[in-house]
Amino acid sequence: MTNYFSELEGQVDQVAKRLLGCTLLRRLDVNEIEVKIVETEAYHQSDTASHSYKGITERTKVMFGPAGHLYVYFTYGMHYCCNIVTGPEGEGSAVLIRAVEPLNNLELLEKRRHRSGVEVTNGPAKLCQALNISKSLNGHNLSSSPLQLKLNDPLPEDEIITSTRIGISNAIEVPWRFYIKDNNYISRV
DNA sequence: TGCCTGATGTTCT
DNA sequence: GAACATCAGGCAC
Repeated sequence: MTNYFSELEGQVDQVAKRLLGCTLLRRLDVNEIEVKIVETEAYHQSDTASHSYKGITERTKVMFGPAGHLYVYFTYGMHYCCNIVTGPEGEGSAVLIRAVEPLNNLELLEKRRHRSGVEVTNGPAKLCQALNISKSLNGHNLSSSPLQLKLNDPLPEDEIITSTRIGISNAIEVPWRFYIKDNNYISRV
C-alpha cells in the first residue's frame, strides 16, 4: 500500500486540477467544517513566480518536503495563504488554494469573517481567515486533524477551466490557474 | 461600478 | 531597504 497521498506526487499542474472538487475538513473547537476546493494555482521551483524558485530557505523548506503537507506563508503584513505541497520529496512544488466553497457551518464562517455570501472564502487570504489557518499549521500533515484533506473523485475535464495566474508579477503567462466552471466562489474571472 | 491606496510584517538582497 | 502568490475602504466617475 502506497502513501495515502501518492496521487499528490505527480506533476504539480496535474495535481492542481486533481485537487478541484476535493474536500478539506477543518476542526475548530467542537465544529467540523467542510469546504470544497474550487480554485487552485500551481507553483514549481522551475517557475520564477514560485517561492521555491530560489531554492531551499527557512521559509520554503516545507515546499521541498513530502507531498500532502501544508505550506502556510504570511504576506503583505496581514494575510496568510495556504498551499498543499506536491511532488516527490526534494522537489519544490505546491498548489495554492485560492478559493473554497463552504459545505456546512456557513454561519460560523460568516461570523469569523464579518462578511456573508461568497465574500467569506473567495480569496486565498479570506479562506485562511475563515478557517483560522495560520503559521502554526505550517508543515501540518493533511492526513490528520485538525485539518484534513479528502480526495474525492476527479472532476471531468470539461468542468475545469484553465487560465493564467493572478496576483503575481513574474511568469504571468504560465497557464497554471484552475477553477471549477460556473462556481460563484472563484476569486476573479 | 471600478480604480487607487493604505495597512503591516516577514523574507531576501 | 524593497518586494510581496492580498484585502477592503474610499473616492471619482
